[in-house]
Amino acid sequence: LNYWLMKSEPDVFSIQDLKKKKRTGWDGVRNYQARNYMRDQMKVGDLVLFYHSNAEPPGIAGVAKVSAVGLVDPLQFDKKSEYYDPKSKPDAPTWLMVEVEFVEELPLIPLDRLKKEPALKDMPLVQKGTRLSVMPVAKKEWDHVLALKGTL
DNA sequence: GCCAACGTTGGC
DNA sequence: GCCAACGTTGGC
Repeated sequence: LNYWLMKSEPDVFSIQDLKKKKRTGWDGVRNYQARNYMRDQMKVGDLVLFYHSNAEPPGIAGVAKVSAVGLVDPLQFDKKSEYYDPKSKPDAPTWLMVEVEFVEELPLIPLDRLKKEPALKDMPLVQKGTRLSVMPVAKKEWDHVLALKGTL
């Protein structure tokens, strides 16, 4: 069982949207490192911190669980989508995604709080300049984050 | 809306 | 294969 953090802009898709929809394909990722984590390392049952980026304030908003892996992101073949990729071929799709399902909504744990935690200083999330939208989380970091829930 | 940091593209 | 130009991310 592995732990992850995945970013989403709540104006586009929030933890509340996931709560309503129950599960969703994590489409639109167009970064190779993020794709590789989804394609090569995520397993059904892995747990995910759902992070709200480009939000006021940004922070961790809930928990999700990986419910399917190895799915083809359909937007790469949709010419009307901003995620259309003309170089990708249907018989060898470039962009694979996972599906995640809702687990729980958390009281928002703001980014500036996460930055104050020495135990979290190695998370790419809190390091300057990291734009990765899918990243691994160590079990110790996961436990620390969820323990903050009671201190907000 | 700004812009630093970083990834990608394309000319050579 | 280098690297300048350009595009994107995402906090502020």
